[in-house]
Formats: sequence, C-alpha cells, structure tokens
Amino acid sequence: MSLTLEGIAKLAGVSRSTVSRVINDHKSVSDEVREQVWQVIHDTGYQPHAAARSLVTRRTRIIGVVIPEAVTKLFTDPFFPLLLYGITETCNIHSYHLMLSLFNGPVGQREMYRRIVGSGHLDGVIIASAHLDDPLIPSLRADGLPFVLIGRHPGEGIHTIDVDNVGGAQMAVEHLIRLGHTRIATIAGPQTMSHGADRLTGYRQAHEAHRLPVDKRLIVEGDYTEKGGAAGAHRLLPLSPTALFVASDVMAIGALKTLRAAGLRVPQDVALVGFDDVGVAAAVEPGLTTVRQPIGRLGAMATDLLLSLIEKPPAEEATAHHIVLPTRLVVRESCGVMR
Amino acid sequence: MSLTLEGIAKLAGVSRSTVSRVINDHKSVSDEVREQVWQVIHDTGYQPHAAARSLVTRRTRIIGVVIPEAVTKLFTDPFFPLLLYGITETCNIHSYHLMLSLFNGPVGQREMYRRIVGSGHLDGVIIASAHLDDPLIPSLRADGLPFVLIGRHPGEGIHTIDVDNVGGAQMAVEHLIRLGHTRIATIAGPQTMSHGADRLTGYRQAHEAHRLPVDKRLIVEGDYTEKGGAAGAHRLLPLSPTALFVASDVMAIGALKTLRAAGLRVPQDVALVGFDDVGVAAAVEPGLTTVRQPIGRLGAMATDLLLSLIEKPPAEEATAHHIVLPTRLVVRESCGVMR
DNA sequence: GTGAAAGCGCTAACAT
DNA sequence: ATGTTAGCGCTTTCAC
Repeated sequence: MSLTLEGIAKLAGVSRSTVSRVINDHKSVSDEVREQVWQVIHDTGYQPHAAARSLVTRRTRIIGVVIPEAVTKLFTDPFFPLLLYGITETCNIHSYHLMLSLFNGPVGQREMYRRIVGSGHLDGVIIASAHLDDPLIPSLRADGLPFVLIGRHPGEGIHTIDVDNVGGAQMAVEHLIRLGHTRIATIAGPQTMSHGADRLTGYRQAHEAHRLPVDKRLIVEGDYTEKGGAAGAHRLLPLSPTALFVASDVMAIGALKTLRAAGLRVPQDVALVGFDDVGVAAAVEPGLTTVRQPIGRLGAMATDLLLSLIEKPPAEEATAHHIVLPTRLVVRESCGVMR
Repeated sequence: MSLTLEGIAKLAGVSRSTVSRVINDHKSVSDEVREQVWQVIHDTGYQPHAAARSLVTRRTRIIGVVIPEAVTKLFTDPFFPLLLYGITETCNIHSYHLMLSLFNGPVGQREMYRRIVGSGHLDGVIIASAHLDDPLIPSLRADGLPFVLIGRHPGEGIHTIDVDNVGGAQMAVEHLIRLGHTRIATIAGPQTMSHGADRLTGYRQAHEAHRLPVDKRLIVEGDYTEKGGAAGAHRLLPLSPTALFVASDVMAIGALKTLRAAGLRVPQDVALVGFDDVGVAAAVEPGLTTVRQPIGRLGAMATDLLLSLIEKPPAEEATAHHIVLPTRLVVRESCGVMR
C-alpha cells in the first residue's frame, strides 16, 4: 500500500490534481474521467494517506473520548461500555475514528491533556466526566477545540448532553409517594458529580411537588460502590424508612444485601427503587423497580452533536446546546403497594 | 497553538533542524542550545504537529484496538472494559494513543477494516477476537502491519496472548474431582471461539489426568449469555450431575438461577465452579468458586508486546510469541465436599 | 475540465 | 555542533 496519488494519476493517465478531485468528490471532473479514476482506485485498493491529508486540511476525522477516573468506574459500571458503543456506532456511520483516553484521576491529567489535544490529533472531544469542576473543561474552551460534555456543567457556552437524572429521580420518588409512602429515604450519589447532585434534586422535587417535607436524616451519600450502598442502607435502617430510593445500580445491590441481612423483605418491609445505570441491579434482582437511562443513545447523540460542531462551526458564540434525554421508570414488584 | 518549528527556531535564534534535534533528543546539540530551546518550547507550550511528523516518520504512535462482535459482548461482559483499561495504562506509559474500533459482527467488517488499517493511521493493532477463523487476520498479515491477537489462533507466525483457559478449566475440574465428584457436567462456551474450545479442552484434560471417563451427554454448549447458562443447566438437570463447571461468568448466573428454581442447593446438591470473566458471578453469588483471569494484565502485556513489535521489527520470520498468562482458582464454599 | 506548482510542518540527509 | 535543502503525500490556488 505504498501507492500514492501520483501513482494513481499515472495509471489513470491524468494529473494528481484530478485524482484528488475525484477522491474529494469535486464537481469539475468529467464523468468519463471520474469513472475511470475510480476504476483504478478500486483496482489498486488505493487509500489516501491520512497524515498527508490532515497536514493540509487540518482535519483528522478523529474524535477523542476522554474518561477520567477510569479505574474506579470502568469495572463496576457498564455505563462506559454502553456509552462507547453508542459513540463508535455513530463514528462508523460518519467515517470518523475514535481515540480513547482513560485517566486514573487527576494525577498527570494536565500533562495527558496536552498530549492528547495539543498534538492536533483530534477534531473534537467528548468528555465523559460528570465532575462539576473538571479542570479539563476550561482548557478545552481556551484551545477552541470543539467538545461535548456528557453530564451537566455550570459554565457558560458549553455544549452538554445528559440523561434526565432530575426527572428520572423525581419520577421514581413520586411513584413511591403515590404508593402511599411518606418516609422515603435515599442513598444519593457523590454531590460533586452532576448526576449525583441531579438525582438528589429529583428526590427533593418529588417531595416538594407533593408537599411532603424532606427529612434530612433520610438522605445519606454513597460513592456508587456496592459497599457504599450497603453502608448507606445500614445507616438508614435505624430510622425505619418505608421506602428507599437508591441513586445507582451498584449501590442498590449493596443496599439490597443489607436489607436482606437485616431480615427485611422487599417490598413488604421496605420498598425499593434503583437508578439503573444499565441493568446490573435488575439482572441480579429481577424484581427491582428502576429508572432506565438510554446510555447508548446518549453516546450516539453526543457524537452527532460533536460532529455537527466540527463540520459547521457555529457562528461566534451561538448559544450552546443542552440536550437532555428522557429516562423512564420500569416498574416491577419491588415497590409493592403501601399497606 | 499555530506555532511551528520555524517559529520556535526564530524565537530561540537557531534553525529548524536544531529545534527538531532537540525535540527528538538527538545527541549532537550543545547543552547550552538544547537548554535554551527547551525553555522556549516550554514557555510557548509548543507541540509538534502530529500529522506533519507522521508524514515523514511513517509513524503515528497510535495503536488500534479492534473488537468485533461488540453488540453482544460489550454489555454483558466486563471483559472488554478491563482489557481496555490494561491497554490504555500501557499506552499512557509509553506515550502512545489508542484508536478503538468496534464492529457489529462480520457485516461491513471488510470495509471497516480497510478504513482503519489502510489509511495509515495505525502503527499496530490489537485484535480482541477469539474467533478462530477471523477474516481480519489474514488481511493483517498480508498488510505487514504489526498485530497481536488476544486469544489463540491456528495460523503460523501470529503473535498471540491469552489467559490460560485450558489450565484454568482443568484446575477447576480437577478440584471437583479431588472433592470426590465423578459426574461433572459442563456448560461450555461456543466452540468456534478459542476460549470456548480451550475451556472444554481443560475439562477433558482434567478427566483424562484422573482416568475418569467423559460422558458426552454431560457436555452442553452455551453462548455466554445468562439465558444460555440457564438453558444449559436445564438440559443437564435430568442427568443429575453432582457438579457443574460453567465456562463463563454470566452463564454461571443463569445456571445458578435454574438450579435454585429447581430447588437444588449449591453445593449440597450440585457443586459449582465458574469461569470468572471478572467478578460478575462472584459479586452476585459471593460463595461461588471461580477461575480468576488477569484481564487487565492481559491488556497491558498485549500492548507491551505490540509496542516491542512496532519499535524493533523482528528479523524476517522470527518465531512468533505465544504468551499465556496463568489463571488461578479462587475456592469458595460452592464446591463443598462430596459426602 | 484539467494540469502545474506552491506549500501544509516536519525530519533527515548533506554540507559546513 | 549547526544550518541548508529536499522531500513525505496530499490539497488547492492559479493558469490555461
């Protein structure tokens, strides 16, 4: 494959420029010549050299996906695989490539960032960090590289896309309220991450909407691990809530185990709703009512948005997109009916 | 960042070549000048343009990771996330980048392959396909692009790396045999994939080693899904095996459910050993004895091997590497002791 | 509609 | 030890 434009040109009996025009689908080439050149290209299996092309077009057709905090999340959570899947699907459709960068937390992040962004490898970046104050974000803005953030962010003019964490949580808790529960506890996620904060907001909004007071003692914060869920449930049990809204899949598993160990039945003794980051909890506990999130679509839409940003750069300071994908409640027996 | 070598050269009062030498750490530059140039580079935050560099060096410092059959596996199986994690770790250490390609099975694979490999984007590729007859492999060999296959492959001269599926399975089954079991059934994986075949081989070898006959009816094939595991167990129950070796994590969960639904206790009625693709089954069922595989290290070592292939191309037809990482048996109560 | 020629930013001989 | 020069393979004016 050390065939170049020049080679094709010779074989087709035309000039480099003509072959280039054919490849890039320019108008001004006679149908006859175009046909012929394509023939040669196909016969030889020629492919233009990406680097050479990038050098002049300043485009690579590569987008980056940056996932900080890989260690902790990647194993436990099928969120990232699904997200990646959605992203690659869309990349495949549009003939883009995907460069994946995983970090182990903030250490060396700054330097990694420079390596990734500074080398000009990327046309744009998807950041899958829900940290509300991620240091990458100001850097990216400064560099003027198109990027889309998965999650929410307080900053201005940042394109974000997220599943509806607030709405999902609210739906879940309202469901419990409608079943008659009034002492609904929650094991929330980390409040420094947007989904953690949002799901708690939803919990609060549900109470407000139904004029139910929020008992702060019924709110504990977990860390999205099974252990955290178990510990959270442990702290909540003495307060004898009748229902429990757990802000993540994996924590729900932990909470379930604690409940069972305490001899409590679900939903007879404690009703339970989880946030289904993708089905782990539901797989373990088929009866679990959960909020379902379209993670694959999230990845796909993030990519679509990014590509549109890349291909038609928005007019100076056009307003940023903030896409929110609806979540839905999958009701199963774990909520029971309040006796 | 539209600063170029030329710019740095001017600022430092030297020529392009000198700056280039400094960047590429060539010997022949006076310490004084070298120092000075680095200063300017740091001050300006200059980074060489990757495409321009690649165009002349014919190196991109990007490796590809190709995962066919993404749809089916990616969700269910934490194998890929862990593998990716190991790979990125190693890439980070060596300042390589990772391009991820996921396919949905063979459709369009050929064309995707050309896009990925033909464009010259990649210095090498890791193929995470255990299909014994993956069509990518001959193509890659023909192209002369360095690649490492995760899994096993019948072809000559192919660098492969895998966890010890045969040994792990054999260890697991021998453990059951030592506990006194003689009717050990297995739910095997797909026999068209190397790990599927290998784990069954291990099962057979364990029997041979202990001069135990293999009852073919006790071997059923699953598809690595929970459903497949449940169905497999269902087919095996009438044959009343005293022990069960399940060739995958997820299938073990399915099998467990079937056993329970049938009112059978583990290990009292049926002893169980699983193949822990990463802990899903063990998480669900903490008492489950499993074969543990070092998937993260698998990714890391695959990358190390690939990079060494890239950086010092082996002498014409040096013998290929076939690395096998040991697995170990994590014994928990699910094996019980044969009464 | 087509070709000739100028570069994109870098590295690597080749001079000095 | 440093500068000069010639490309790497492509796109893109600019002529014709």
